[in-house]
Amino acid sequence: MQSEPEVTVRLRFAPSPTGYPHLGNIRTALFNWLFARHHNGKFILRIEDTDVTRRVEGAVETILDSLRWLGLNWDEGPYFQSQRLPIYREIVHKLLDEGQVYLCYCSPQRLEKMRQEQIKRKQPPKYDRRCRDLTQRERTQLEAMGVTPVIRFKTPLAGETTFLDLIHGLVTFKNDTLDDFILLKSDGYPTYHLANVIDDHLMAISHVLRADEWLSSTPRHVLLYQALNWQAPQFAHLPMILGPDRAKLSKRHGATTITEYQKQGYLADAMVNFLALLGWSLDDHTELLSREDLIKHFSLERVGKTAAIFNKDKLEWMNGVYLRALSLGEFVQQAMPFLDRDLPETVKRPLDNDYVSQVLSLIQERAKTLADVPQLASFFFDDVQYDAGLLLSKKRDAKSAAKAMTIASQKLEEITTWDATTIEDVLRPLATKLNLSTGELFGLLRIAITGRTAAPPLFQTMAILGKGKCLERINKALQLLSGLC
RNA sequence: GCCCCUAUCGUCUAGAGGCCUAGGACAUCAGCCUUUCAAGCUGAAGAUCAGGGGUUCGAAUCCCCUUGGGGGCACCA
Repeated sequence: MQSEPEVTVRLRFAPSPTGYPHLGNIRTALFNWLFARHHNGKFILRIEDTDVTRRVEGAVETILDSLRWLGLNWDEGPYFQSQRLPIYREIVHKLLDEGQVYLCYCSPQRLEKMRQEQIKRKQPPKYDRRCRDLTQRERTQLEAMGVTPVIRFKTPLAGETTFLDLIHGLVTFKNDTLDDFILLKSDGYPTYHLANVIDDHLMAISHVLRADEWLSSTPRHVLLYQALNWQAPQFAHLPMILGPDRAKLSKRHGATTITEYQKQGYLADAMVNFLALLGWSLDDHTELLSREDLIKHFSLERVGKTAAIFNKDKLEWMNGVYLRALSLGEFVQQAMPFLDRDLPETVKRPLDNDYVSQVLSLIQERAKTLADVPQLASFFFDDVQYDAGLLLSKKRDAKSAAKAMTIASQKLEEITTWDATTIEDVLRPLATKLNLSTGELFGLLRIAITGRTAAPPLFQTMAILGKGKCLERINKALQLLSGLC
């Protein structure tokens, strides 16, 4: 027996509710989830709401909705850091007693000015440690002036900090390039650095999978773990997802909130599959992987190091693949809300499930997203509207078009069994008789019936639409044609 | 300015010294199928593996430098 139960694997997704989650955030969540599930571990959700000023209304709900939509179920949480303030304070005060941190009374204004000057002198902007060695007297004085201090970490002045990143390997930072970062803000809230270290330890997180942007703050965290005499978790910094302009994804360039993709008609499974392939791959040819496949095969060794620009075309393609793989029943179920939402108000609700099902059997392989469905299927529900000129072509003047349609109409009228085969049996020979190519005749009818030049197969369309509607529309086309004669 | 990460087709990627005259996918183009569209199938084009030095019998793969890209340097996460 060499397989031990890996009960110690505990991963967390720790978003901050300062905005709505985008592709990059969720990709991080997905990798954490996949890693946890692969190792039969736990996936924990923690909300890092320690910035009161940047809190965004509804962000937490959107985060939860996003995870639920994609099926990234969590085992614990959500924990809220704002509810754990006493824990952070207690620990940071212990550090204060030990002299590993110190009170800093510098005003934000002074710090800002200091930074400006450093930048002007082409120096790296770093806190100048003015308060690091204050005497008790000086402290009392400042305190008396009513200055609320922050607590800073006493970063070692020399030496270096090295840690093993599971994706990047060993990474080393010289300690003198780090400054004395703030642990506790003057409003009593911890900074990210403090809270994430404490919580990851207290929540027994075994692996921290987060975006690459955190790599440079990891030495601070490592130093903190050392100061607290705690064992640091394993780190793995994931490649970032960049916008089309190659810059970090942000609201600025329309970093779409993940739930927006749901509204745009993407399937959760397709999204998960697609996201998994942004920075991870199974081999040199597998593109389509089910959730189970992903869990089974996911590993950090196969996570890449280079940032990726997300390719919407490929997402669309993949969504189409997933859409087509659905059973008709599932497709109907998924598409129904979109029909409800986007079909013109004049279309009677509720939509008839049977009819919708027939219609969608023709739409399914033509839709790339569920949001395409109403538009692709609209003529099945609503009257057709088109430019009469469409009925004409180089080889087809108004007169011959009218003639063709009149005869077609008569022939169709005679049909008693209204199904696709019968309709085809009637119309196909008619083309020859009228000395038209099948394309010509069917194209003409297609416009009359659907109002467009590109539509699902004509005979099936007509069969579903029903005899009455078809004849009615041919009639309408005839009227339009008479106006052109 | 300093620090860190990184570098294979337009994009996502395979490649862990010889299997690579670099493979797959999306997108693009062409053909087939066909009543249009879509789907499907076939094929094409597309990467001097950023550049330059090494190491080696042999490098996309290892090392160094340069360059490019990204990230970080807040009482934001």
